[in-house]
Amino acid sequence: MSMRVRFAPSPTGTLHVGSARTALFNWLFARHEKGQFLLRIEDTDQTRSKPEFLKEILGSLQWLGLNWDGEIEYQSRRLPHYTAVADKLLTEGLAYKDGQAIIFKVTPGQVVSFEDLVHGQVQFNTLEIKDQVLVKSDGMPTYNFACVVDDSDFQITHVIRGDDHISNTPKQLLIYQALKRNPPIFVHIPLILGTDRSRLSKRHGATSLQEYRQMGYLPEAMVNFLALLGWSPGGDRELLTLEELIHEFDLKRIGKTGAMFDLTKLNWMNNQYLKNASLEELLPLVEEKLSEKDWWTDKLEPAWVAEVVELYKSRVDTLEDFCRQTQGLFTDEIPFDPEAVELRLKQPGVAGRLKIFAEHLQILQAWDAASIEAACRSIAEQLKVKAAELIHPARVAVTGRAVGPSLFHVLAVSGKERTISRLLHAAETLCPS
RNA sequence: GGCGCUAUCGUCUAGUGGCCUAGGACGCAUCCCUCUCACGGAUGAAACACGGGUUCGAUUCCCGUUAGCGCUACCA
Repeated sequence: MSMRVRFAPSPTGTLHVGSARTALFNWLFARHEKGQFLLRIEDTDQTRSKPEFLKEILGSLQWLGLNWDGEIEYQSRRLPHYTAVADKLLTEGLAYKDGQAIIFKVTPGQVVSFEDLVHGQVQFNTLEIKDQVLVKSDGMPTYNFACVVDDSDFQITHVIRGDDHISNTPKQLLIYQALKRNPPIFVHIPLILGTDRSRLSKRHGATSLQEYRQMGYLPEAMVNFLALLGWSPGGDRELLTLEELIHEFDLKRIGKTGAMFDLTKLNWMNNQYLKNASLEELLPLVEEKLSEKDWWTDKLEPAWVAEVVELYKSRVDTLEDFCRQTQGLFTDEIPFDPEAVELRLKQPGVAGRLKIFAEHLQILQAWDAASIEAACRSIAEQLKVKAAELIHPARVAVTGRAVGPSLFHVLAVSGKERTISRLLHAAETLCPS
């Protein structure tokens, strides 16, 4: 039998990293099993559902590369199905009316159990479960009811969802029973936690995929990171491509414990992907980022931008971080770090050295890293100072920061005119007289 | 409160009774590379919540305690 799973977001907010991980697990399972991954929109909350959220959710899924099979189903378009099923339950005496609402009767003292693929046997007593609203007074089905009808109608074989749904499961099982339909296999995956170990939410920081995308995380890194939250391929593997994830994915290897969302590790992973990404992939993303900031002009040579990217990609976590570090290259503003200025520029003798450095660079014929380095080292020798005494102040003068790539390469991409004027400007305005 | 789920380094995890003096990764520390930072390389500190069982032997199985989280809506 072919496996069928679904991802069923409700368009009442943007795509949360927890939901994205649920979608990813469903998708990986479907692709691994060569089954189907369906998309269902649970838009029965008329006041909270918004088209812009739907658009954002679909966009985020596509960004991650989680393509779905077939047409998207909308619960709001299946209203007659739900009411028909509820009416049937009504005539069979398994449900009753309360005003316009239809309520499902729960017989107390019954034990409901199911075999969860990650938790094993789970049991509930119906004593703990109240009668369940199936259809609300406004004619809309409730979550638990619509979910059962749809999963059953669309022959979903595995329901893979967050642990927070575990106590919904007996309620749904009771409905399956009343409907005389076979329930799917349930797979409850552990929640993604914030730094205080409670369920990840807005107060922990960015929670929507959209935000991570905007910060300049790569979708491959995000997928890899999310896949390893609550699942592991076994062994020591950490960096896996989408193909490898599909190949390795196995529901049996899903863990039982909640996983903290560790931004530090995500940053490391994104750096790894950034570092290994091809220019073909990176350049369009960088260009997009620069445009957003109005740092992009037609005068920028793609080859030059590529040089800058090469120079910085191993030392940035995100594209946003890339912009922070390269602001001095793309704009005329130098983001001076006060500590760097204090440490490297506000020191005796620095002004004179920077001026001499600038003068020598002025008469330099070629403008490449090797020539600049040769000039720098020969000046240092004449001045009888270490090259570092020239390098460090110059880096702060030109980039505003004490840290960054090789100075000679930075100066090479900065351009001759700009380098010299910045060196002189720093010597005159920032150094002690 | 009731019900449910969970419990290995700070974090993500490997581990399914002896291979564990518990492995990897992030982070941290030190060192190498070096003009700084990052990358890369090397080394180090760092965990089986607690108490009972079961067993020749428990991180691994069972029970309890504790703690954390989740659910307890005519939200999904």
